[in-house]
Amino acid sequence: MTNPTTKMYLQIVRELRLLIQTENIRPGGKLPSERELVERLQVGRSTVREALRSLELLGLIETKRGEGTFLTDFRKHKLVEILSTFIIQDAKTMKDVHITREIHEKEAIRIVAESTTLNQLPVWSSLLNQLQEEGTIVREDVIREIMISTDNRLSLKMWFLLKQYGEEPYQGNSQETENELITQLLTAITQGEIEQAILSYTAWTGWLSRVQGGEIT
Amino acid sequence: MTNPTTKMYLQIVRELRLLIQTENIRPGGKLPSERELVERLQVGRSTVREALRSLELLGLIETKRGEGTFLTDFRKHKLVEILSTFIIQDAKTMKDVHITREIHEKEAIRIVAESTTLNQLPVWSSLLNQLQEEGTIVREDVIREIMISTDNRLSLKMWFLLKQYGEEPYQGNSQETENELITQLLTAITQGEIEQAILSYTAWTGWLSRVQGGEIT
DNA sequence: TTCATTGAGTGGTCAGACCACTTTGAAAAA
DNA sequence: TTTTTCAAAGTGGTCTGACCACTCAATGAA
Repeated sequence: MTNPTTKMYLQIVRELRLLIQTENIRPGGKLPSERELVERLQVGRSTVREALRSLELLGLIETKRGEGTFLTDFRKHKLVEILSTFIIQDAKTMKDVHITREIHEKEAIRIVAESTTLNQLPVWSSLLNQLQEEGTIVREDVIREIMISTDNRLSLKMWFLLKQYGEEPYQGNSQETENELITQLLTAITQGEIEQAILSYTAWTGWLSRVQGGEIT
Repeated sequence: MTNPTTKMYLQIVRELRLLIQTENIRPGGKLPSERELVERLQVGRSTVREALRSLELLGLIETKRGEGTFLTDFRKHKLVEILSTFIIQDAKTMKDVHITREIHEKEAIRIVAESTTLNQLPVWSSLLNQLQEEGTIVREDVIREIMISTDNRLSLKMWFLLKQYGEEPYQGNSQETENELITQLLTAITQGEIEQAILSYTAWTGWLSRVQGGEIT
């Protein structure tokens, strides 16, 4: 096998998908035994097992010692199909990182705005004051305060890493527009207006990414 | 191996996480070679490889023939670090894991319900049909379809890992109540009623987080 | 110094061997 | 006959050892 374009066990993952289709194996149905797959696919048993273990960790199949391997009780043909394609391509990651970071930010805003305890924290006024007095504020600082307030360290950590990766250069042009949107966001939070806060955030963020030329497909 | 509580390769996945943590292996860093792992963990090489293959399919590690095995660089979806640093399983952490998973789930629901393309996918009807015919459905299967539909692979991976990590038995409401809520959720999605979908979701699965440990600490 | 080569290290794959467990069917017992 | 017992076949779980293909760096020759 010189310069294997695709690793063997991935090949087998595909073969299995095909096999499931052509033989119309239903969710909960039984797959051929490992030894039979070895014969049919003409590969070693360990290779077959590597493919099966991956699928098992993904929750696509279940194995029962002494019985066999089964399709997880659900109609997954769709899942398998999607997985096979999502294993290959890898150019969309940037977009995913960006979107995922926004997921965490938006949810944090919702949580803060919704909680009467959190949306009354003095930090929001402080930020507004700072914006008034200094005429500028760093986006990251605002969001960080919001993320911290929710007290979810895991989400905070994820956000931090996502931000680090995204590492989009901050451009402080059109200061007035940005200040206006930040003010809207913070005000909405303190008044518990969840949807308004999200709208402001979206406008702010969307505006930012547009400025940064990050047009997303 | 009598009555293996957990399969060996899953054990190794855990060992690897520990190893990554204790040895502070950074994203992009190199893991011990397969043969070294065999010695250190006292298992067969094929078992080690089964664990590695599953992690590779998840995109957590990369292998390069002739070079070694590496933690996937974060510029390509590296939440390994997140999880490795989050091995600590104190109560707060588990709660964070739970909440964070819900963040991803809720946002996915929003995205799907909002998109006229996504909320018209035939899969929702299929799920409803299955629920009708079989009278039951697995929570995870429904959520997984939703997560996949959003086509955010990073979020999908995070969700998957969070799910594995949380690994909490779901003791839901009565079957009828649950079926009703699922139907509500799926119906709301197909009709593009975002807030209704979120409400159904919260009612369906959110009560658990409310019950365990009170609102936000 | 520069370049070519070789050998050690590493992942990829295969074959065969046991083990533990489940199912099944034939023999033994009733 | 019917019921019980249990041994064999089938299956996943794991280990061992053997090659192969590839990468890299040390070695040695030009």
